[in-house]
Amino acid sequence: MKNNSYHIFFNNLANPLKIEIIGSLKKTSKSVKELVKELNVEQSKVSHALSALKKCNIVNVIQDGKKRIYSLNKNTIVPMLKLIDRHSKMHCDCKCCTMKDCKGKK
Amino acid sequence: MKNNSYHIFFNNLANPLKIEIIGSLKKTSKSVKELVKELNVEQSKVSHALSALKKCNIVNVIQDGKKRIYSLNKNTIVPMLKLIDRHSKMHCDCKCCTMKDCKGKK
DNA sequence: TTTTCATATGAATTATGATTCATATAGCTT
DNA sequence: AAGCTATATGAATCATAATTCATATGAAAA
Repeated sequence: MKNNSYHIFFNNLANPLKIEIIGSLKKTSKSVKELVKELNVEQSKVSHALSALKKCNIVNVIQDGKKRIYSLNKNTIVPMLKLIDRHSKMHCDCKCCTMKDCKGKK
Repeated sequence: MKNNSYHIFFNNLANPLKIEIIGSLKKTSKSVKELVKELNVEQSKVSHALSALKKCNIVNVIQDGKKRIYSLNKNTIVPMLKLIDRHSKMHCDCKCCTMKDCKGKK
């Protein structure tokens, strides 16, 4: 990845579905179908999302018969999400989110 | 920031201009006008970008007469960009970018 | 060797974020 | 006060990413 293409990587994290997929794969590797069932989303949506995540090596994939098992490359993502959690604990109550249950001053 | 609003934070990093601003402020705090001159972009573009960055506490601002001096909140961002640099060194040559000079297999 | 199951892919549409441009605000200077 | 400077803001447009849907591929089962 070149200097000014950070945004291509981060674009993967700037998306709720992809974040959900990452969250799910953090626990255990899964097939596409398992993700589809767990997250209750359209299969092609999941496939498209996984494809983008794979382009940036955020996930890896191995084939198992007709299934493809996706796993999270935790090296980068896990510490990155930890950074954000810390950031939000310090700073956010919560100007940077749009959640309904947010008590922060907008 | 709540669990599933990571993407609002990351959206700030999924954008070349905002990344440029962050890069510039990493060195030294600057007024809007200084950023405008240095990055050679439209003033309102910079203001809009700064406003989004501020919502997530990625930057801080203080007023100095009619100027507003923006500074980078380095705690989260700097280690985060380091993570990516490491990630890209390990994994990217470079499937996750669209740069013309990229020698990676697409 | 056809059918079924798991997944991927592409094109069309839709949604979302970025840009632009005109204007507003608010501090300074005179 | 009037005018200038620095910055912000909002609405309209434009660009990009996400979604949908129909279909393709390819492995296994029958």
